Parts: sequence; C-alpha cells; structure tokens
Amino acid sequence: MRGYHHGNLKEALVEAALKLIGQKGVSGFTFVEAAREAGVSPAAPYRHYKDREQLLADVARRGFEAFEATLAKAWNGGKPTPVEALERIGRAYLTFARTEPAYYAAMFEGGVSADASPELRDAGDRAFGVLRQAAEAVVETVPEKSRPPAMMVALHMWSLAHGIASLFARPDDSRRKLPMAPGDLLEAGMLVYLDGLGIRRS
Amino acid sequence: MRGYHHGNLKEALVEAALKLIGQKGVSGFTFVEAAREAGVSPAAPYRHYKDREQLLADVARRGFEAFEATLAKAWNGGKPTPVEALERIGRAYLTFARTEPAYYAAMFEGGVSADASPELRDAGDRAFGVLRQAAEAVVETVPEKSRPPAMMVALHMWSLAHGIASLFARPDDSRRKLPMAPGDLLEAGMLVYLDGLGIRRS
DNA sequence: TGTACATCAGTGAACGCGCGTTCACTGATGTAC
DNA sequence: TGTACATCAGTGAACGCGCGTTCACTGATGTAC
Repeated sequence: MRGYHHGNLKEALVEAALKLIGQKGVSGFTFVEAAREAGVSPAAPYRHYKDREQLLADVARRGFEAFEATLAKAWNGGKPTPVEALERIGRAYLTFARTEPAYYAAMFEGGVSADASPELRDAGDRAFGVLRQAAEAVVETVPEKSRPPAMMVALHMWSLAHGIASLFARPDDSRRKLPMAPGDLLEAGMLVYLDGLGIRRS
Repeated sequence: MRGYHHGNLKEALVEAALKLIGQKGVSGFTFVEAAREAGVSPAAPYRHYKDREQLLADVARRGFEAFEATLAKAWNGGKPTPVEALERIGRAYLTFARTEPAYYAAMFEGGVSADASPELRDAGDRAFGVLRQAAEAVVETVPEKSRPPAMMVALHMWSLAHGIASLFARPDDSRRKLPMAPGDLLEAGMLVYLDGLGIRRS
C-alpha cells in the first residue's frame, strides 16, 4: 500500500471494480476510476490488464468461481434429499444475486461475452455444472422409464432462478414489488415444477 | 426532414435511440449521437426531452406498449384453450425479446427505474396485466378448491420467460449455447409447471 | 556478504476524443385582427 | 385576404469534464557472482 510499489495492485483493482460496479453498475465503472480508487496513477492498471474489458472479464471469472463455491456448498452432496438440496441451491442463487450484486452484474449483465476468455467460459461452465449435477441427482429419483432429461431440468431451474433474480432480487434497482419474498417465489415454482415431473417432495 | 424545422424530431429521436441501443446496447447509446443520427444539432433534443434519461424512459414506455399489444394478440381471448393461448404468449414473449432487442433492453436492462415516470410504470403494469389475466383464465380451469393463486402463476411464467430470454434468446450477445430452441425450452417448462398445478394440457 | 545490474511496477504529464449542456441567436409557423 | 407579431423548434459555437491510452521516466526488488 505504501511506497512506490503497490504490491497487490491486481487484487486492489478487482476490489475497486466490485465497489464501483456495486455503486453505479457495470456501465458506470471506468478504468481510470478503478485506478484512483486503488490509489494509483491511471497508467498503472495497464501493467495488469490490457484494458477495461479484461479487468471486467477477470471480475466475472472470479464471480463465477465464488458462485460455484456457493452453489456447491448449498448442494452439500444432495443431503438429506436431492430435492431439498436443490431448493437450497435455489435460495443460495438468489442470496448470491442479492448480496453480491457487483459480481452478479459482471457475470450476467456485463456485456462481457461468455467466451471473452477460456478461463471465463470454464468458470461459467463449472458453476452451471453444479446445477446440472444436482438436476441429475434429482431426476434419478424417478424410474428410468419416465425420467426427464437432466439438462432440461437444469436449464429450467437456472432460467427460473435467473429470471426471479434479475426481476425481483436485485438490491440496486427497485425493480418490481413482490407480494412475497423472492426466495419463496422460487421455492414455490420449483416445487410445482418438480411435481409436474412426478418427483416427490421429500 | 428538410428545412429548418424537422417536424417530427421526437419520433426520429426514438427511432435513433432504438437503432443505437440495438447496435451498442443501452449503455453505448448517447444523447449527442441520437441527435446526429436524426440529422440535427446536439442541442435540438433538449426541446423534447429534459435529458438522456427521459428519452430512455420514453423508449421503455413505448416498448412496454408494443409488448402489451404483442402479448394481448398472442393471448387472443384465450382461444382455443387457455393453456394453448398461454403457450402462445410465452413464445411471443421470446420472439419479442429476439426481434426487438432494443426495446427489450430499454425495458429490462436499461437501468431505467420502473418508476422513472408514472406513464412508464403504468405501461409496465399493463403489459404484466396481460400475463396476469391469462394466468387467471388458466387457473380457473381447475376446481376452486385446489386452485393456485393466479398472481403466483403469472410471476412464475414471467420469471421463466424473462430468464430464458436474457440467458438464451438475445441476438446481440451469444450468451450460451442451447441444445434446443429457446421457445421449445420455455414451452416444455410451462407444460411441466402446469402439470404440477394439475392443469391438463388441452 | 556486498555489489552490479536486469527487471519490474509504478509515475505523471500529456494527448485526442466525445459527451452533456448552455447560450444567444434565427428561421419557420401559426394566429389575431 | 393581408399583415404584424408571438411563439416555437431549430442552429452552431463554446465550455468544462472525464475517459482511455501513450510515453519516457524512475524507484524498488531480486538475483548472479
């Protein structure tokens, strides 16, 4: 922090980006201001990132890694039952969107193309992998004959959670009022859906 | 168009905004460029809009009105059956997001607060009203005793459609690859969900 | 253990750029009489 | 029907601002010997 060399500038820039994105959204975040926030001259970030886009992509990648860890923890090996664990994933999804709006925005609203870098794509795929694996465990609780495709189930869960997150569970924009908590809305939706697949609740 | 007075500048600015948003996203759209696109000096737009934000809000409002018309047309009075008509609404939703990305972005990703103006809020409410009314007709096909709340159903449909739209059905960002068409993914999800509510398909 | 030196991570000044906004203004339009 | 005049919708020049990016540079660090 003191002295000519910052010593940890890359991390400081990521921190600054998260703070700024949280305050003004992805589009309000600038390279120069991130440098200022990190207490460094406007030319310094170029030692670590080629441009603003690359810093954003790095933030998004870290976001997906944190997201994956959050979802994996919520899954907890599918205990006590896959359905209950999947519901925990759903709630963890919304909690992440609410408590880490900067990460969430960089991941999903950044205009950062998913294949801006291989690392970003991989991180995104791994996060989705948690959901997909959960969906697999859940569909395996029904007889093989009437078993729905796990990929489809995972995509439905993801879409529903993301839809609720971006419509109702963002802290910054007071999007729409809801007659219930977003987490409850998601859980209700998941239960109805799983019923529709013939999956028992317990 | 010719002469000192444009004659139709407000409309031209909206057109320009749509074109620019479609090309570079909401955050890439600027007041000055909209003026340039409309063939007018950078000071001219101030005769019609207080600032960039107000123009954006106007675009979003018009978007919601077009959206409402699209959804209402798809609903078509709930014929031949409410469930089929609801599926048509779902597909129309995704088609709108795909073919009118600029409107969709202004409506949902603009950072335009829903209550930037009463007109905007009303337009948004009316668009959602179509979905809500459709949900009401659909739930009324089940006996009152086991009838789910229409509001909840409408919110689930909206969230699922919006989630699929923003994850998979935007033309600009090649978000994620899908093993199926977004419309099919949504229809499958809706059918499973309605099954879960005990609503027959026909 | 000291020293020479390569490498690295910063500085700070400068640039061109486009944006948002303002200002006094002026050409066109419409209306009162 | 003609004319005077108020109003309106535009002009264009100017401003301050912050951003992205570059450049030659310099202080700090680490390593070979």
